[in-house]
Amino acid sequence: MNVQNGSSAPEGGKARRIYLLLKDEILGGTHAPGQALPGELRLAETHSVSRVTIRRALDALVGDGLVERRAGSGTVVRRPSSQPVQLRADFATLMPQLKRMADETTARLLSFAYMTPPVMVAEALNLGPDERVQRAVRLRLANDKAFSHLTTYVPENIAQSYSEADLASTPLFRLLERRGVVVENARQTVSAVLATPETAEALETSVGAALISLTRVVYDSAGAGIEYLSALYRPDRFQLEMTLNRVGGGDDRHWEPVFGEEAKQSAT
Amino acid sequence: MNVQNGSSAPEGGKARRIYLLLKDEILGGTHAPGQALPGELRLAETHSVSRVTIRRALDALVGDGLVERRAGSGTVVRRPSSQPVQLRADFATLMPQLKRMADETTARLLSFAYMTPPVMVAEALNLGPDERVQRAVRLRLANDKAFSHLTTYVPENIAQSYSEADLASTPLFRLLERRGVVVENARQTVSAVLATPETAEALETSVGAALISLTRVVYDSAGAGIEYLSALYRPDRFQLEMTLNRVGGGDDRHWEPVFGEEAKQSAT
DNA sequence: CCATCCTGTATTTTTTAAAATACAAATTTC
DNA sequence: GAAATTTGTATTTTAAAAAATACAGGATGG
Repeated sequence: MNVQNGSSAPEGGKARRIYLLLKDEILGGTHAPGQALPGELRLAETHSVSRVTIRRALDALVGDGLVERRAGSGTVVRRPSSQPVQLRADFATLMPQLKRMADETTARLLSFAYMTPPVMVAEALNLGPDERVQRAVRLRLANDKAFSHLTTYVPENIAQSYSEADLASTPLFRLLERRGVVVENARQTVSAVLATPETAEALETSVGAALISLTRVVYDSAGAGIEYLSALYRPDRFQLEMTLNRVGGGDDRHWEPVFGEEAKQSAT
Repeated sequence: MNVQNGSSAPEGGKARRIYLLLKDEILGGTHAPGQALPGELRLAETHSVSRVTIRRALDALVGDGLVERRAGSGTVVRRPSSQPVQLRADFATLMPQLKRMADETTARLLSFAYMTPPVMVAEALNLGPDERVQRAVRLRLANDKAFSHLTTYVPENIAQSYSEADLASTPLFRLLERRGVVVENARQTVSAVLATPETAEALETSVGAALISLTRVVYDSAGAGIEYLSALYRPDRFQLEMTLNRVGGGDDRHWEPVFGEEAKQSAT
């Protein structure tokens, strides 16, 4: 049973693995639209499986509308039918952009509770053994399509200085700064993770798909942790970009990130 | 037989999927060292499989030395035995860092050839239909452990202005600038992809594992493409970081990336 | 037009994975 | 120390996936 994504990829096996792989490559641009995929026999050899298995994987891709098969000719990557709805965010200006983005996208609260934090979070925020946190899980959508899964942890004592309603209307940092908290600096880490059953469901993707992971820890002027954010992004719907300029002269010529307005022309 | 990583995860099935998932979560910090994993029964329910299947996945993790099982007690994440050899690169200063990194790490050339470029590359570099490129695939190691898989494309006419030996000793951009090419700016995109059979083998990881993907296109002052770089990183051995500071006052208070020396104190 | 290379389709067999079950043994909790 | 929970082990059954194979039919290139 277990119909998940419209696609009929086999539940667990090699076919599924290959399906995910090919899908990943197609969405990632390894196989450009209009371009023919390697032949089934070729793929079978590359992945060390039988043609039947490759076939099952390709069937699933056809089901997703990602490829078109022409008997005798080959299997070609379909041009994205409608929306190359790629949201882009400039990495160097990530935070302000996210604020701007909040206006153009929708958020859905998936869960909200106070709890004892995961070890990871407690360490990052320098919390005592008994301190509790507020955890909120949000889903962010653009055009009714989920592209980001956000989990935020805020120490209980800080979280209580605002209400859920406040949060809906005003960015967290403004709220905090009004209450006298001095937001000082933040550390971000970008990585890659696999979609779990929960995150896959929320983001309408498959378990085992690759997701962009961004972790951010925000500190106040005293070095105490204020917020721990774990964000997951679907790479086909969201991308982190940045522009660098080569500046200086002679031996001092080097790269420098561009931020602010100049970076916003994200034309291809 | 296909022995891949020391681990004995089943080739294709659900057990493997769960193995990859748990591994990903452990390395990603979801389950901190010393912490107990959910019980086998609990995991079985979460992933909608039988305990036997969960067991197979856990067996593989034990084989990797990632977890320890204690009968009656539970399965706990092992403290990384030796090296938390996490290479870190500050994103805002990525390019200079990469240069610096080149000194502290080893590179191995996997392949080197002239060819007609993939569609993706041709488009990004604005190449004519008949223009060829030099493609080089490199593996970068730190402490004899591969952490990055690099594929670079350089238009043939540019590539011919230097030799392979030049490349080994001098950064590409220095070489080019000496030859009069004016390197102007670059655009970077960060994403996440799955490890294919080839990349998995090179990076000594499993097919289907999540990798950080960084794509960079470098342009000269005329807007012509100079280099197309596709880099894949093992998230457990390499991380992209950046620090942001909250600056300004009043309504103008906003975030700004930190770069240069200040960002280098990557103390936890 | 013929050779070749591709996908489409079908069937059978084999292998592998997963599930269901039952019970033992270690550990923790109360 | 009894109960509950957890991992360890083993066996059997069931189901699913993969492989092997064969051939038809469309497309392409000489």
